[in-house]
Amino acid sequence: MGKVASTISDDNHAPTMADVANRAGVSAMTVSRALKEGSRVSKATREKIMAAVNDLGYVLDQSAGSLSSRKTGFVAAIVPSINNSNFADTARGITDELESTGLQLLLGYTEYTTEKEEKLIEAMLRRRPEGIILTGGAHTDRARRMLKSAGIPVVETWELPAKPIDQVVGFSNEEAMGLLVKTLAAKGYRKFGYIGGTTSRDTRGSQRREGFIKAIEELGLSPGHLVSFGVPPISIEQGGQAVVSMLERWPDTEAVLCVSDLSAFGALMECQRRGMRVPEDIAIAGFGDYEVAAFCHPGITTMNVDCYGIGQQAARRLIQVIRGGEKKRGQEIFLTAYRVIERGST
Amino acid sequence: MGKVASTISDDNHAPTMADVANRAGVSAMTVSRALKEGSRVSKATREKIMAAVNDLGYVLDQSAGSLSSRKTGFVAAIVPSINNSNFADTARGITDELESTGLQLLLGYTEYTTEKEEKLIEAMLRRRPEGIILTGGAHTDRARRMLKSAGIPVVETWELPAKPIDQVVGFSNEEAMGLLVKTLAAKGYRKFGYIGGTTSRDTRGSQRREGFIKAIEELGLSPGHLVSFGVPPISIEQGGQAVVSMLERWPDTEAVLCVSDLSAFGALMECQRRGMRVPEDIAIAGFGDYEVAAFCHPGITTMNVDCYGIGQQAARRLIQVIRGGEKKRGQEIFLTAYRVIERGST
DNA sequence: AGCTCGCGTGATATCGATAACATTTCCAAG
DNA sequence: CTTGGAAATGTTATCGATATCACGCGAGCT
Repeated sequence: MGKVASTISDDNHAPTMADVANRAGVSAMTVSRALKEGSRVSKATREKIMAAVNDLGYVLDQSAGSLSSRKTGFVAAIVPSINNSNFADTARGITDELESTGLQLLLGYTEYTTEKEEKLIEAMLRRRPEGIILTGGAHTDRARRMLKSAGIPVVETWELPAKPIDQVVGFSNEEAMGLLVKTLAAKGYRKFGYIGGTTSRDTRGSQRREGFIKAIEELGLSPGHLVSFGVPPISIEQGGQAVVSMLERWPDTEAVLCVSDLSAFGALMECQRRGMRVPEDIAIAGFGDYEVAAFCHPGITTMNVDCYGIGQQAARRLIQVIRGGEKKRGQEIFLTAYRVIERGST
Repeated sequence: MGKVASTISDDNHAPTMADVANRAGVSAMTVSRALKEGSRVSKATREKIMAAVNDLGYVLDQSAGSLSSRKTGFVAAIVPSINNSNFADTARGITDELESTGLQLLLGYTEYTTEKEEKLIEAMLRRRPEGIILTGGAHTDRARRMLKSAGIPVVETWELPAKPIDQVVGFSNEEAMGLLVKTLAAKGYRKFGYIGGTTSRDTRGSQRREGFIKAIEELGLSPGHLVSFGVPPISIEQGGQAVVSMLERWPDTEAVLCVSDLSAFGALMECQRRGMRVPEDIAIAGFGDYEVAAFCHPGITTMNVDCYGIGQQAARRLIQVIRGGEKKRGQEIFLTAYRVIERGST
């Protein structure tokens, strides 16, 4: 370098607020105020500052800001999988709801294991989110402890956990599946089968299976046939394989309920490929009301769940606590809607 | 509070590194080292520290750390939609690749508009990511300027932009669609139709359409019929509507290519609903090789794209620059594979 | 005129960690 | 017993913003 050069800069480090302040001839504090909504800065000053910001291509550094303001502007959300359109909808609901608040989403996926969830929770907490949204109520002990001592609002979604951590936005997967069984029973079906993943990992899947078993019991029917197939998430392909194994073992099955629409779709396609008529030879129902279930032929009877709404509500709850500064109101539970969608497959 | 109490704490603020240091009887710096991989701390000290960490339920605060180390540990990625399983796969590829490096993903979706993308880029840059992954090559001028002055590596994906910003991981959508046309032409089809969204927003869609038009020209066939339908992303339902409008206007169409498998699936289902035989009466092909295309009946001929690999490669490129400290090597382009998957629908 | 009040702005301390340098400890070779 | 040098640990100065308090100034009131 030579010369005296301008007071600062000249080196190529990204501009800071001080650089902007310098150029605009004000203090850094005033720049900070000018860049924040609703702070009182005179029009003239604000314009000078904005000009400087543009000239330098300055972008606010939130990591620095959140250190002193003790607000990171992050919200964490953890879902089992982002490849599942139900959870993608929930994530979208969260993001959309957060958008107007200036909060930013940190998204992670567990691949349906609580171990991965625990790691994710820790990674997220390192970023000091102001709230966190989880899927389901199954967590490791350490995860529960970390969440407790983090001192931030927690929302569990998609289920009704037996031991909620804080708030809950979800529905009873058991009841929902039960309702589906009863709807089909009312149409005359008597011999039921259920297709799901090997249990335990996907707690929602297990709950649906429980609901299936209980409903059949309540109806006084002979126990339903259960086929477990593979590790969650159960794909389209596995749905097809499962229905085959179901029909080999119990050829008299009249109606097959599946843990999700993807497996139901796989089952439907496989049956058609084998020349079976749906629903005449066998009825098929799914869960989740994925787009594919509505437009395949025949359409798949399914349980519509308000995925997007779960995300919205969960985010809204967090925002209330975060921004509204409300006291924690203990374990509040918000139930979301579900309803049976009857289509041609039953 | 009464009593003298322990030196510090007693108030309910979350514990800091200093609290841990205090409890373990060491300095904060030593705690910092103990919590970082590969730093030399004696076994005894480390154990004392870990005990203190556990007792207090301490979780490292990365926002504070990144301020002083000038490394945030963030990587940003922006995709058009997380509800599209192709992009969800890419996001998964990125996350998986980042996992071992300790980098964390900041994910956003543009809903296929460059305006939203611009806003997202700004929001992400406020977090000072160490690198950023974009979808496609269409960006607003301001977005380009922000990216330039951010001084971080940028990877554009899923396309081959005419004016790359930095690195590229993608393929030519034009060529890929051309290949699909030629494959079908080789099977004897002559009268082609194309179903896509109203152009401009989805640049990959536009490129595929261009590829379609050019390929037909090269083959010396009469110009293909084009149906534009709705705003991207084109859903299953719109695919069905589009094929109807296509067949009303040009009943002699022999093969319909769709901008994605979702619209192809919608078209297929709609044709079946109307009693048309696929592929005898009309052939249908898609793009993207979604799971549904493989398992519907008949299977949909499509273009397989290495979605997951795009994400992996993009992340890998960033990591090389970020961690390896490699110099920027200018506009390097990495081509990803694609291949035609022939199935029963053609 | 004297006083209060509110607005716009600046000065300073601080958020919680880490970089960089300083210091101490420890062990082995001479 | 030294002494050199690596390993372990401590000290201090920052990173870039914002909270907080202080200040100057003009308007409105008595």
